Amino acid sequence: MSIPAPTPIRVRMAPSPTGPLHLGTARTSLYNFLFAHHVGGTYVLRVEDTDVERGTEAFESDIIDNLHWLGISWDEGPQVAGGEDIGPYAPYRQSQRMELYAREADRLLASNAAYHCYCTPGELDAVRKEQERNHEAPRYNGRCLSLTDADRAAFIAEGRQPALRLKVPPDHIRFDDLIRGEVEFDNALLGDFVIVRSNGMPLYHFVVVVDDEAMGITHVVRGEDHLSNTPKHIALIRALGYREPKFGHIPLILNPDRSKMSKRKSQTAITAYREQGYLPEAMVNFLAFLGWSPGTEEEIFSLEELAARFEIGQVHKAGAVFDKERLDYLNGVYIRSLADGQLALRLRPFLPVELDDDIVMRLAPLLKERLVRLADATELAAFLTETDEQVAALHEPDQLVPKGRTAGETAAALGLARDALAAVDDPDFAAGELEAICRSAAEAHGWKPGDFFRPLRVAITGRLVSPPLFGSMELLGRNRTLSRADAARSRLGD
RNA sequence: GCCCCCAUCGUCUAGAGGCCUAGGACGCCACCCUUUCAAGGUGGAGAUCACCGGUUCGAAUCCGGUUGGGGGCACCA
Repeated sequence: MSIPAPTPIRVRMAPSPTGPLHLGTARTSLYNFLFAHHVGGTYVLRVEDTDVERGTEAFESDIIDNLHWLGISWDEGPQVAGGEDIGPYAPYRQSQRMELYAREADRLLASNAAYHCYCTPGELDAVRKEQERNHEAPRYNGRCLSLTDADRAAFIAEGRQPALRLKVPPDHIRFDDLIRGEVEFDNALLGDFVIVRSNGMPLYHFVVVVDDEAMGITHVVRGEDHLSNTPKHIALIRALGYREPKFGHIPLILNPDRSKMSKRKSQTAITAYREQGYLPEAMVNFLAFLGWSPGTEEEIFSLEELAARFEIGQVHKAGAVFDKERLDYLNGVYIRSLADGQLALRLRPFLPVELDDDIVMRLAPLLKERLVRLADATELAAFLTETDEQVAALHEPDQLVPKGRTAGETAAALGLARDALAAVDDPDFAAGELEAICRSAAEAHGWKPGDFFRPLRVAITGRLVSPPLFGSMELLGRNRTLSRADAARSRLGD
C-alpha cells in the first residue's frame, strides 16, 4: 500500500435544509469526508433546497455550522450559510440552478423520453387505491402517455397545468454497489414517475441526477434509504445520456427498536448534543463506528486517523442502533484527555457570564477538578432549585447526607458554603483561595472537610456554571446514582 | 400488497473455511482504591454465531430455503 496519488474522484453531500443537521446526515457526510480524504478526492457540498415550502435559511445555517463544528470540511460549495459559493461549478444551491433543470427537462421532452401528464391528484389517488385493492405495485398507469392533441387541448382549456413524467423503459437495472455488491431491480415495477411538478419545480430524483453529472460527481455515497431509488436515478441517467457514477449505500442509524432513526423516538439534532456538552471529537469517533470499523480492536480515533484508515468497502451492510451510553463513554474519554486549560476553554460557552481568557485559565484547574472527579447533574440541580424537604426526599438518606448528620444539618452546611462563597464575591478571586476559605469555614463549624465536601462543591460549581453544563457534567461524572434520583423524582410526581 | 436490503453477547463490533471451547468495547454485577461520587485496577455474568438443509475431512465464515427485522414504492428530500 502506498499513498494514493491525487485522483479525479469527486464525492458530495447533499443536505436538504428542511430541518437541523440530523445524526444520519452527519454520519453520511462524515463517511463521504473520510472516503474523499482517504482517496485524495474532492468533496462537494450541495444544498438541496428545491422544497421551498419546508426549507429555511435557518436550517441551512444550522447544517453548515454544525458540520464545521464536527470538523468536516469541503472543497466546493458554500462555506457559510448564505455565503458565497466556492468552486468551479457554482452555484451549489439548487434553488439557483433552475435554468439547468429546465434545459434538461426540455431535452427529455424533445427526445420523447418524457411526456406531459395532466392527471390531477384526485385521479392519481383513485388509480393508486384501485391498484392497492388488486395487490399491484402502486405506480402510474400511463394514461397521459397516449393523449391525443384533442385531449391535451381539452385539459389545457380546463386550466390544467401539466407535470412532466419520465418514460421508464422496462429494463432490468443492475449495478455494483460499493458496499452491497450486485443489486438488481426490475424497472417495469417503477412506473413513469414525475420529474417536474405542474408548477414548474423540478423534483428531487431529477435534480440529484442532473447535478451529480453537472458537478462531475464520480461516487455517490448515501443512506440505504436511497437504495430502492437508485434504479430511478439510473433510468434518468440513461435517458439523459449521462455517465453512471458508482453508488454506495451505507446502513441506516436505528432507534432502539431498530427502526430508522427518527426525531420522534430519538434525539437526532446534532445541535442538541453540542448544547449538552458533547465534544465534536467524541461525536465523530462515535459516528464513524456506527457502521464501520478498522478491523482491529482499537476504538479511539481522531478525524485524521479515521480518514487514514477508512475503506468504503469495509462499511457494514446492517443498520446500527444509536447507543447513547456508548457516546457518553467516549465523551468522557475525550473530556478526561483534555488539559485543564483546554477543558476550561471548551467550558466557556456554558458559563453564565462572559469571562476573559485570564479568568478562565485561572479557573481551569478548579473546573477540571470538580468536573472530572464528581458531578451529578440531578443532585446539583436539585440542591440549587429544590426545597430542603424535596432534596431530602429525592435521595436515599445516606446518599447525600454524610454519616452522622441530618438532612437539616446538611442544608445548613449548604448555606454555610454559600456564605463563604459570598464572602469572596469578587470576580478576580483565585479558585484555590475560595476552596480554602470554604474548608476552614467547615472546620470552624465542626465538620470534617470530607463531610462538607458535597455541599461545598455544589456551592462552587453551582455558582460557576449554568444549567446546560450540568449535562456535560453528567457525562463527566457518569454517576450511577443518577438513575436512582430520576426514579425518586418521578415518584414525587415531578 | 409489491420490490429491494440485512441477520455474531442487551448495544457497537472482531471474525473474509481450520488460529473460535467466538475476541474487544459500552452497559451490568462483585471486589480493590478512595472522606462520598466518578475515574482507574482486577474479576464475573452475558452469543448453542436467527433457524433448517446442503458443499467440505472441517463452516460464524460458501450455497439454497425458512423466519425475523429494516428500507423503498409521492406533483417530500
